[in-house]
Amino acid sequence: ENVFDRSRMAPKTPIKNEPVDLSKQKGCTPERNPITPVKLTDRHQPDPWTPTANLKILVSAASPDMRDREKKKELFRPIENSEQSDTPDSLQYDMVDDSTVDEFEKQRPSRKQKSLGLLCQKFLARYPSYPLSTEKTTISLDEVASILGVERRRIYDIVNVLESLHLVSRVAKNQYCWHGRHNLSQTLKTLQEAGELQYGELMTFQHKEQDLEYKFGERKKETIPDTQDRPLLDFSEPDCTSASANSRKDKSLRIMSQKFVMLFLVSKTKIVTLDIAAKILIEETQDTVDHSKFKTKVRRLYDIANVLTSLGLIKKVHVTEERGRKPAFKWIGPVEFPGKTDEPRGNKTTSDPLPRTQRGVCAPYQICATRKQRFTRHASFNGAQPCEGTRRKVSSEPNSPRQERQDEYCSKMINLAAVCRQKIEEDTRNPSTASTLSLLPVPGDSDFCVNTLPQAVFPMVQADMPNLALLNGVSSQTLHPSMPAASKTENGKPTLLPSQPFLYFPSSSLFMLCGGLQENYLRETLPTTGEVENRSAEAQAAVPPAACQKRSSHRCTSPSAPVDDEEPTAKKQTMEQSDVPLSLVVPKKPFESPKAESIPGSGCTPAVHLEAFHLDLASPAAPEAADKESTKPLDSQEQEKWSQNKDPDEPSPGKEHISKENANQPFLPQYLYVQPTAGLSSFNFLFSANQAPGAISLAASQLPSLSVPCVMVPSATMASFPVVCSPTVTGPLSPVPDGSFSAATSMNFSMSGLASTAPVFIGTTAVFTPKVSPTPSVDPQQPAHPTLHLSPVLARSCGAHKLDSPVCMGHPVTLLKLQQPSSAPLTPKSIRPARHEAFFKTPGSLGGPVAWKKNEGNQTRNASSVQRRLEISSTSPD
DNA sequence: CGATCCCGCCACATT
DNA sequence: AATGTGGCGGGATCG
Repeated sequence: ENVFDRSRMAPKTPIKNEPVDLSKQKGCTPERNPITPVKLTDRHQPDPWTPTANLKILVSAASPDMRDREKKKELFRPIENSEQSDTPDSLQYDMVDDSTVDEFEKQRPSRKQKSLGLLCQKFLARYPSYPLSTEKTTISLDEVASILGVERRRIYDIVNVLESLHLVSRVAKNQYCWHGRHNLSQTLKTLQEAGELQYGELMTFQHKEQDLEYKFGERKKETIPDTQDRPLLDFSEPDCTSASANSRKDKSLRIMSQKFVMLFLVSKTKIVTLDIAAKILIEETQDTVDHSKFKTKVRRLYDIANVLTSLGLIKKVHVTEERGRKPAFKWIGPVEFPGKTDEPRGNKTTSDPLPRTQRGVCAPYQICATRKQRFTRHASFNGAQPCEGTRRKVSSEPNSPRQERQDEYCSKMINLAAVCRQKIEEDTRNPSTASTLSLLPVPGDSDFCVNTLPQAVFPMVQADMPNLALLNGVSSQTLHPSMPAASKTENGKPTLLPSQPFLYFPSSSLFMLCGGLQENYLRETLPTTGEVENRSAEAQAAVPPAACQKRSSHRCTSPSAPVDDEEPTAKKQTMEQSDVPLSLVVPKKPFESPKAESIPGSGCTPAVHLEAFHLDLASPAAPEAADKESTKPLDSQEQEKWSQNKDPDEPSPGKEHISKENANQPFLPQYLYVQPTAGLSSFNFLFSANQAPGAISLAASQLPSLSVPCVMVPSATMASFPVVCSPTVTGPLSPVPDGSFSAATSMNFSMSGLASTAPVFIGTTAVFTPKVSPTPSVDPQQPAHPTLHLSPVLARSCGAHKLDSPVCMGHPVTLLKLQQPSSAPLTPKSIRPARHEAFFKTPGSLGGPVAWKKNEGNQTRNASSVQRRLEISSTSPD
């Protein structure tokens, strides 16, 4: 009876669940019902915001139950398949049915059923991941709360996290605007950049982390009103409007969420344990480190993690450490972000390339800017395309310049170098591998844990992977930035590559890094790596499994250590940081190897796959596979954008994906490592021997000498690019702290050949892979944008385009359209020469900036190999 | 028993 | 003052 009363009393809350709740609630405090819920509900009614609201009211009037059902139905339906399956949501189903509703009650939803993660999935199910730009979806908190049958408080938890990632923005009082994932990659990119800045150092040493953190933390805590801090951290603030700035604690949840994400992005392993994250966050905050505080922080992190898990960005894993196993989360979202800003760049004008640093720096700001813009939008937002618009705006804005510059920069680099950019991805394994390997076992557990739940909702996430294809940076980029690293391709690729211009890095290992961005990427990549690796592995397997192994064994092993070197600078740092500090373990998945068919073509194929996947993804169903591969359509656009901007950075690649994560071979020994830093000019590559030795003949030969583990792979690619490994180069690297490794491993290549020869990697890839072209089709995957967004697709296809244009690199990413634009023209020739040199040096020189810093700590990692991808593009013409 | 994390009190912010 | 937000942590569940 009581229950009923309540329900009546507080119909509001109960909404959907009432029945359920009742049963549950019985025990619960009756009191509260009235408390919270009431208002909302009440309010609700009174204010018909939307038609829906009215309906609700009516319904409720008619019968609360009905109302609930309906709501549920709506929500759930989408969800049903994916999510609910887990738990018996009889509710949902039942609900749908209606009468049955009561039944579900019975089940008693156990705690799990009421979990924030599940709730979040339901929430997300209600909105399209990639809403058409035109449509704007406003979210009424009250409404949603009632529909989902939860208290509003819970909705805040979800929304705050989503807001931190810009998936939603607050428009007004109970109103949020749904943006979907269109901007996700950009947001992540920004966070990555910001994270590097903030935590990069830390990363270096985790120990140090604290220090760094403080900095940040202080800001927050301090309540620094100022913009700066926040910007980075909080984008979301809606309006921050003014004064508000100070507001309450600054919404720690949002900030925490962003920071938490940053940690993943910065982590080379992509795995972050809760305790570490909590410590870091606390530090920032700097509060006392009380145990209680720690505890609270962890709780909050769980809240955040649940939401991120639902988004498919992370998954739970367990890291085994010395002490034992610890709960941790692994980033399974896109590692790289092509990000491009959207479109605009088609032309490139480049201004100049900015140094990475700037970029990095800028990034945060940009974010801010972005944010602002968004806000603006929000306000108006109902307009269409918030996202894109925003970005664009951004680009237009002051900030944007950076990107452009970057792009340009990239392109230049590309040109110069010829190419390359790359991303790095993985390495993780390597690096970690070495050390980690042992760990791996543990990881296994974690891996297992994976969740995919979210994925269903968002396929995108998974997409990360990458791929293989990557190879070319471009291609990859084009493909998806999202993907982590496409690069993984691994060995096989080379073969394929031959024709291609790019370089292919065999296993994911290789990457080129270009510019500062890359750094980030690297990191990102690295983390990703794990997955990537798998993929790579797969790929490898597919292609030349044997080879792969061999590599691994050969070079890998040994190389691995050396490899690290490569990374040394940037990566290592990263790695170390991540690893150490984070104590990440990298788990990896088994390799499965499936093979990756794609592998061979690695680049190409992968690409294709990707496309396919994407497509799949697009489809709701998109199953796992999709996930894996996943690429996310969405991203594509973004990616493109990014790519433009970043090209360098992004490599994205391609990834390919492959499905399998498994495959991980662990390491691919070879890599090319390029330091990003250098930016255009310099590149570092690591190659693993295995790979392509042949391909790269040059390289190979050189390499050998080097003894570096690395190898360049792609024959074809290589061919196109002459890569040279110059020990010397190494030297430059060495400067870096990590240098040691690098020295060993890393090599510098001059791309001269590349540049010249290669027309852009991208292009090549594209070329080869017609698939790419299909890519467009891929777009389909992306549900939302298909129409508009074709471009993204294009972007992928871009690769091909890129080919055309020498420059490609930067742009490739962008869209087809854009691609060539600017970059090519600009730099290429003139620069190259210089660049080459620079290029080689770069690593050292360049890298210096950020990445290097990080290095400090690195040493540790040596072992691991790093892999990175490079994206290389060559510009052909010159 | 530790890991998770739901629940909702309650403070601060905003209206 | 009412209501919106969201920090926070007790304590229930899960594994």
